[in-house]
Amino acid sequence: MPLQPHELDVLQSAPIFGSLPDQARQKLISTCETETWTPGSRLFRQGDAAKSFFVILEGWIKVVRELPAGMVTVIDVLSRGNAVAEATAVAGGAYPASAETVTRARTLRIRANVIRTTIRANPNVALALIDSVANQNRALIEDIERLKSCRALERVAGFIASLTTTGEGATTLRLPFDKVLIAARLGIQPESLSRVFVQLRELGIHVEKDRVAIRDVASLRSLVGLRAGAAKA
Amino acid sequence: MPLQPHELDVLQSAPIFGSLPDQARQKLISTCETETWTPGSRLFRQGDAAKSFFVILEGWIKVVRELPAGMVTVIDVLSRGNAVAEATAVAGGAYPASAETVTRARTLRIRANVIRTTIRANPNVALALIDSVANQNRALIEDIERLKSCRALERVAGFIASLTTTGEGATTLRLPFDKVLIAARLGIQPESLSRVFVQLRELGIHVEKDRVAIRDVASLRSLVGLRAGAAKA
DNA sequence: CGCGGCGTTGATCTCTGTCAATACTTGTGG
DNA sequence: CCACAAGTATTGACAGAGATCAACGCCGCG
Repeated sequence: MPLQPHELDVLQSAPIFGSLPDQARQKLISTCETETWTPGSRLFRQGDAAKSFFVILEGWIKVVRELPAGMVTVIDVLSRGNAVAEATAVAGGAYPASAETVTRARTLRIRANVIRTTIRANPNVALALIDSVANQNRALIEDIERLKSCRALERVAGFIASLTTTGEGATTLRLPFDKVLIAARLGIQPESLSRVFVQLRELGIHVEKDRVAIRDVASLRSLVGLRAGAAKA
Repeated sequence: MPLQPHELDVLQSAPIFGSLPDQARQKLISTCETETWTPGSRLFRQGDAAKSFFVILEGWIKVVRELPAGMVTVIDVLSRGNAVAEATAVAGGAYPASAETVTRARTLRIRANVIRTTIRANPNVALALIDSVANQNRALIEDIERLKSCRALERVAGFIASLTTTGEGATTLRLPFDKVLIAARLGIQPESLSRVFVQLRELGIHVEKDRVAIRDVASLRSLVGLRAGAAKA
């Protein structure tokens, strides 16, 4: 299936192409193929030679890291507009993690040698890419911060808060994927997630199936990062 | 103090300049200043506009993330040859974390507009930079994996294992910085680190002051990532 | 219809954080 | 040069968060 018109819109507003002039973006895209994936497909496997990276056109894709022993850790769950493994593909080593579709998904595949050639011809592409990677880096740092200094309830609160752009007052939203995956994404067990949802009920956040009703977004945000002992510099 | 000869060697083997021809590297370096820092100095503060990045010539520098409430999380501790905040500086947003010297330190400061100009003139600089950031990304991903799926003992074992290049057999090494900082780096409390060291004693790893004696490196490495319940894909 | 995965709840256990006490080290100032 | 203060390190006792184990209802799907 070729690139759909609305998918072009997705690419236009994709962070990785954000600072790129229309012409350069279109030229690059025109050399790429789209792919359609069924749920549970592997885009690539940790350790494989990174010859491509992907931009998600549609669907949800999880990035997972696998230990030799077989344990799997969810690093991130991405969707429409996000790039996957862009830095690694350009750098050219092995993928540091695997990527697997959670839902049906569509992606644009960008080959490493194509992007490298493009960079050499137009350094602005490199700047766009670095911008994208810097953002990814920030996201990873924030995850580490939350893992190190927030407890389960705070991490869940932060996750829910990140799902809405509403500034204050009441709002409702839907959980973007199932609770097993949410739990893995947040680094807790599904049972613990259930219990946290119960605790959140008393704080004005009601979760029913995949529906979340929030009494006051501002108070939700204030939950994040409030701990008893604040370490010193 | 100008750039010292042995510091030039450091830069030559710095990952961020790794894939760069000598001439390009020297040209870039010649436009930069070095700085000398006393212990506890701030290179930059989280939220500041990122106008420079740094390459460490000497000493240890910690990257910390600060929550509004005042809590501080150690993201990473870097030393000679490492670059700090390179992606952010090029992208041009706000620093996502602060950087602070742990020891006396020397750095090369590379200004954002200089590196951007250099990239436009020589796209290979961009590729070197992306390579560096991809590695940093991998390191962050591995940290997240360890935080999510390893317990304190395994994280400490992994940390010690990362300090040696020895393949197998016995070896000794020194802890690179104090135990409070090691604990923070690993996301545990100093008290817990002490107890883990005691447990490790029975596994052939003896820690005395900053000296670590390892009976068998291979068995140390095998400690990392072995957990009871291995999750399925 | 029955199976398998999801989700919840309960009981228990274990790890690690917290609090407290103490020894050791280091650096500063009298 | 010694005394004292502050930071580092270790150990013990305890508490609490979350993992683990188990059981069960629910739903979608072959």
